[in-house]
Amino acid sequence: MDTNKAKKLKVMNQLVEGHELTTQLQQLLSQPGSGLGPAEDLVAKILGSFNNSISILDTFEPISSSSSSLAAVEGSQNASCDNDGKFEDSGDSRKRLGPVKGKRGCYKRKKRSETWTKESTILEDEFSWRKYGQKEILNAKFPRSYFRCTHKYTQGCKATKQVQKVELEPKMFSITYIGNHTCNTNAETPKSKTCDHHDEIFMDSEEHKSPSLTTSMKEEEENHHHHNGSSTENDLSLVWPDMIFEEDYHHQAIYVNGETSTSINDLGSPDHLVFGAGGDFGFSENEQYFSIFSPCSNLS
DNA sequence: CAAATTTGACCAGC
DNA sequence: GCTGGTCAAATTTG
Repeated sequence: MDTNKAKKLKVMNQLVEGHELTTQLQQLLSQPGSGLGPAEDLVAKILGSFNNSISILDTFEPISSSSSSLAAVEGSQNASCDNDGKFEDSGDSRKRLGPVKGKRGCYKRKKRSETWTKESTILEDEFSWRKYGQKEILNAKFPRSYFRCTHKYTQGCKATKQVQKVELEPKMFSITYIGNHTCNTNAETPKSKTCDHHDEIFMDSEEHKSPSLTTSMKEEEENHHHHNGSSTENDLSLVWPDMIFEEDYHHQAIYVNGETSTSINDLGSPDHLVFGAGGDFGFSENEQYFSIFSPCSNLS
């Protein structure tokens, strides 16, 4: 297996990028005329770069002897669905308070697909997704949102992704892609890039895909109820498209095919992170992502 | 009115 | 039993 080599390469790339970005930041800060916007942007990139490095290293050398079984779990793809999931009303069934009509029967929990995770401030990609769930994660401050390909039923595309804010860097999102797209997205996106980018790294800045936003870019109102006295969020929410598009896909490295992104959570210092205190997090996408921003209070 | 999102219930793995 | 992932009814949005 040459995955170790590949991971080394990724780490090297990340570190080199971090170095370059830091140099840029240094130059920016030395110039009195420049505002702090670009500098903050660079800081986000740098942090993302280092986070990615750490993530890669985390998979490169399993720290504890834990989880040697994670990769080998082939199969189990078809969970036992034998009983047709028909727990109709034959007394047993599960409690089903309320008017849940249809059988909710068995479903397959995908166990091992190709997964890769990136951290980015960009939530969009060239695919269209539909949100199908959101969960609060145990040690995470922010809920995780679950997306499936819009063409899941029309074209049988099984790709999903999970999006969660990075605790350490609230500008960033940890985006885990699960499975490859089998759908034909050419009809919707000018960019005819199929999803073959697993296990590769997007360090090439000429990649510059402008993610075709299927978003409606609606402005948020509820976003403002977090105001900590400063109204900088408004400014940034006006600015975010620029931020988004200027952020090319530099810092997107990724580790592949491991378990899901637990390592990122492990990095977290569980302190309170001030929400929008620095004026970050101003960009809010459409509302499928929007609810990610709100730190969740466990109300179970 | 169709498509997308929200949200709580359901389900499987550990 | 807990937790994360998925389903699907209800609701919202375009």
